[in-house]
Amino acid sequence: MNDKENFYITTTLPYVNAKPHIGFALEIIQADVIARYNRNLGRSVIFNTGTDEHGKKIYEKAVEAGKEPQEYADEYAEKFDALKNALNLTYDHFIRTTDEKHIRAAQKFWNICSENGDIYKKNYKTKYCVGCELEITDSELLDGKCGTHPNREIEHKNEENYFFKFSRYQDKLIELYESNPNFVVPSNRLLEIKNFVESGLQDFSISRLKKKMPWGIEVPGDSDHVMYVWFDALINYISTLDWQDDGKEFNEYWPGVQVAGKDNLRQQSAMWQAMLMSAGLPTSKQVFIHGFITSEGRKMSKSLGNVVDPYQIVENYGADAVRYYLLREMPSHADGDYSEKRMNERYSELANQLGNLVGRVASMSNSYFQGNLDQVHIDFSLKKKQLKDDMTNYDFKKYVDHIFESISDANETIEKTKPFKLVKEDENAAKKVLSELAENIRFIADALLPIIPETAEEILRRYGKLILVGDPLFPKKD
RNA sequence: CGCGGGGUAGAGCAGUCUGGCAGCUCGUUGGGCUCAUAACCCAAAGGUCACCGGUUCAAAUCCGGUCCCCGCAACCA
Repeated sequence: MNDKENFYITTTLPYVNAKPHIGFALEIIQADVIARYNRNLGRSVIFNTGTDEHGKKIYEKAVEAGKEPQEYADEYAEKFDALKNALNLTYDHFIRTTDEKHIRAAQKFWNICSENGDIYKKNYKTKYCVGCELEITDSELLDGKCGTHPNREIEHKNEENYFFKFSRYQDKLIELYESNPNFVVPSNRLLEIKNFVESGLQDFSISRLKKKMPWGIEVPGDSDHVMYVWFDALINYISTLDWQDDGKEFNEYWPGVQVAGKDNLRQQSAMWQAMLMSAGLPTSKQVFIHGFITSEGRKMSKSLGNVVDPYQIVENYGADAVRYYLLREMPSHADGDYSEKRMNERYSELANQLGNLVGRVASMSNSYFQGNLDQVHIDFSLKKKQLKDDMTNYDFKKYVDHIFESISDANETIEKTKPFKLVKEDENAAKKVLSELAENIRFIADALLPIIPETAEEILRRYGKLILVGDPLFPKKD
């Protein structure tokens, strides 16, 4: 990887049928860390997120609320975009699937796939439960009956749909995975998707009858159909770069890295890749898959009342502490848990180890040397290499662990050298110790810039040429 | 026998590929220190490595089986 190359990263687009979820907060924070890290390396970065706004669920929610779907989607898009301030995010693209340019991109994409012979019309059997008055899917069936209405028979209906020739891309997808062992991170997810593709692919439906569900992008040349929301939504990754207009950003930044949850593995690393192949476009550079968050040890659900609201915890602890928690407490490649108790403990950890270190060194430097220390050079190349590896593996937890090793070392050094005593015996020696500590703190703050940007910047501000004393970085909570 | 992941100290995890004293962070307990946000440093306690069996001088690790949890199981965003 060239340090000066352009870098593109995107989250999945959250579906706007509910408020922002802590799980999406995790995803977008991880993407933000990657974006910030790459920017700090000197790369030019595009960081994309946005909202997925079409489909049946949105349509139904809007009707329920007595609103136009667009009006409903507008309100939710705003709620999601507000995460930017709350979590201190640095995305510079926010694509909405109802944006005019995205709609044009989806239709252009459809046309190309169609011209390449990958889209065809087929009769599709739906299962319909009279009790629910809804179509139901195979996974909702229990012993061939609807779970909520087991005494009703399932009706079968025929409907004409457009299909995408997913099956045609089986070999090419396997080739993609085999020639690119880091295509999906972590590696067990690559194995999972490879097994899935090897087990045989079936073409998937990519349209819906407009008279049943009008809230979608019209299929080019067939006004009876709208695109199925998945097909439309995935295209955001390139419509946001103005692919449809042969845009400069697309030409200079695609392909990029995609961050997604484990439930999205299939869509991102197989379906979307096949779609790109069909359209004759380069496949994604890499897909990073994160885990799910449980709350107090249990799956989050409204009925348990344990749903974690990201805005609420940011209000209590601040963006940096929440970022820190999600990045260090969660295993980066697997599921993790959120609990109020752990959040408190992690906050204390920040205050006691990092906050206190910054405070005590600044205080001594000012009392003994009026904040004037010597310039010292320390070789951090080993540590930097370690951190780079962690980031390359998207192992945020290990990355933070490694930084905190340095914080621990610094606190230990103070204990061993006792500059507060040393200054009475040998002023120069004390100055040297403090100068080295200050340089270590600068390194630590620098490494923390992607993780807890606000705090890291404040530390760097205080540890300039003159060391400044300031208020506690993480004030004690009651 | 659908696919994949997981079960290791009170909590969160590493270690398993390649067998060799069971480790890290947090919490708890005891001691030390006073520069600092009752912070920091040192030490200790705490584990049948889910369970059963096998291979081996030696198993958390390899092999066979069982139980439990999670995601996916295709048109569900």
